[in-house]
Amino acid sequence: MYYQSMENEIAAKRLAELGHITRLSIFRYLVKVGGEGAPVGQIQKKLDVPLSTLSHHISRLVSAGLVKQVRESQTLYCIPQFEVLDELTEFLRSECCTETKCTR
Amino acid sequence: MYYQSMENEIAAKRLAELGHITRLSIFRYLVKVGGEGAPVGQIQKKLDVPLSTLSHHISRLVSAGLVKQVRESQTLYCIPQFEVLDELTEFLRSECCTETKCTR
DNA sequence: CCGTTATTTCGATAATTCTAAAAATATGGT
DNA sequence: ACCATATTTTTAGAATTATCGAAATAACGG
Repeated sequence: MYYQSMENEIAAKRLAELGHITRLSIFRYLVKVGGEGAPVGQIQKKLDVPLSTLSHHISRLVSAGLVKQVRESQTLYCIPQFEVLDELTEFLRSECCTETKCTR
Repeated sequence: MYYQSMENEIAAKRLAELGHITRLSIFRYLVKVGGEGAPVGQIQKKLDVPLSTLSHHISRLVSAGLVKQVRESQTLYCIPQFEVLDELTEFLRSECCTETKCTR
């Protein structure tokens, strides 16, 4: 798989979505749970945020591509997108020191 | 209210500051330039943002600890804090899959 | 002390985001 | 069809953030 630089705008959007305490908590909980993800209701129990508020934040994470949702009958699983996270952290350093000779 | 660790708050703040297109551009430029950083005026020439706006954004990056400023007579150098960036990206994955057995 | 360069602070307006109740939608069981 | 469970959409006021011109501050040289 070849490396493709992420657009600045997309990266900013992803960082901004992670840059909210509730959304960061949601995302980190999903990362903690792992690749199977967790249902909205389970996240709600964990974080104790009103469902409408939670749903709003989850949909922002989804819109940024950081979380994917998969329905299983009544239950909606939220799955963290590890590749997107990796792409994002890579992006932050992607041109590191290209104007100097350091090797950070 | 759910428990919000200090770490979480700090990380959210840092992510939020990076999650703005102008600030992300500033930060990435500094990362690109490397450890010596760049003066405000040089960033201004590069990004073509009004100085008052630029100054505002830089001070937010500074307040998040992502950038340090060092004055050299009239010139203020902005220096990217690589350790803080590393800490931040590490934090996002720090509890990865601890509830399952995967090894991402 | 005056002029120049470098950068920040102030202030006012515009735009976006946050929160959560209430209403709506989706799915499945009886 | 009706009821229960799961989650989203709508809505609206409050709060925060963004922008940038103008005025202010800082550091230096002459």
